[in-house]
Amino acid sequence: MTKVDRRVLKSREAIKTAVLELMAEKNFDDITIRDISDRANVNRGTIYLHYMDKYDLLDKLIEEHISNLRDLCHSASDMTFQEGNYVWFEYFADNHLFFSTMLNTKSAAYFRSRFLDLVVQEYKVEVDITEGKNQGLSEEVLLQFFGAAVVGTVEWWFRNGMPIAPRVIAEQTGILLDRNF
Amino acid sequence: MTKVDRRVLKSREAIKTAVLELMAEKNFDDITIRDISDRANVNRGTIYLHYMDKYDLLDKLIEEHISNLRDLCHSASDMTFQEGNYVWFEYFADNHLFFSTMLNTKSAAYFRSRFLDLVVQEYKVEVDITEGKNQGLSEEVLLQFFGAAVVGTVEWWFRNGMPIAPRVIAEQTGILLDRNF
DNA sequence: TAGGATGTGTTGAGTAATCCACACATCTAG
DNA sequence: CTAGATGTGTGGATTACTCAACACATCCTA
Repeated sequence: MTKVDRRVLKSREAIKTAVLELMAEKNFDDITIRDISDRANVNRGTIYLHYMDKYDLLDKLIEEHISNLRDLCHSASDMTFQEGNYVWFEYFADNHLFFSTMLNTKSAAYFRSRFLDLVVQEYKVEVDITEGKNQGLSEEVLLQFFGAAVVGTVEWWFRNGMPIAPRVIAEQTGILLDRNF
Repeated sequence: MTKVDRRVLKSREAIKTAVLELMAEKNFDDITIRDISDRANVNRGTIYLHYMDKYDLLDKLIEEHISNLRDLCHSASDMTFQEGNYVWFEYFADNHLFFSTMLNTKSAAYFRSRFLDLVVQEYKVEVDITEGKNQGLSEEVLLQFFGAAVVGTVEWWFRNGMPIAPRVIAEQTGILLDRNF
């Protein structure tokens, strides 16, 4: 991990936060590059030093979090769903601005599907339809079923302002998953 | 007013906020330049681009606010004490990090006297001992008396976490001043 | 008392960000 | 339709910041 100049970290952070704040206020398509640079208190040109355009910016933002979640998944591969979920929900809470924006605004349906893909993909390693309680079921159905369940639960959680502690919701969804996989 | 590069504004802002946060945590003498640069997320050398040392930094910080208060005073010279006080207490509230730090920490007695000087100096224009209710009184005593009163009230206000709205405390101290000057 | 750790203030080279300007696109109102 | 306003993406010159290194001071402790 080669060191990154603190100036680029600060610029990127300011830009990403700005875009999230703006997305909470209006539709993504209505956000201009100048809006973002103003909010981030950064020169307009600086945005182009890091991103092609605002769509590239949104992509990179989403991809970064998806990637982090995947890493968390793999570093927690030996845990139960309960324990693993706890790590995820902690991450959700730490980045609530991103997730609540992404799961609340209608324009961010793209993120929802990227997120669902990740969940299904990661659960695929865990599921076993050759024996046990899921013998005879379709793997695809099983994954889509519980993938949608988890994503929907996370959505609900953010839509309602994270009404219960990360640890608690992680535990409860973990119980449901451990019971079924 | 020549335009200042947005980078210097951001650096100065980060440095000033950092020093105030640190002063709320420990004695000024125990704060190192490295503490400040770490907290401000700025290179250590950057601090020396703007300030001679940490004492110069504190001086400039104080001087800036004293100067702003003086400007507010003069732009409100045609108001009653009530109205003028409101402008001041609004400024206090907007910069509560600075004032509550400066008036709470014991190491900042210097600011208190700079502040008192300003108040006395500005009230000097308003007071009239040649006629009216204050005829025969010593101007110096009068100024020190009500200067200390106002500074002490502001201190109390911050020490107790700004328990009443700026508008209200401004009004009440304004009544007391209008009644006496 | 010697030496390791930590802080200070300064230097120089390199780089990211700034600012301003440009050409061009889109949109809206008169 | 045209003119003005607003947004986009790019360019070049300049500047502020970064990073690593230095010599020196102070402090603590073994």
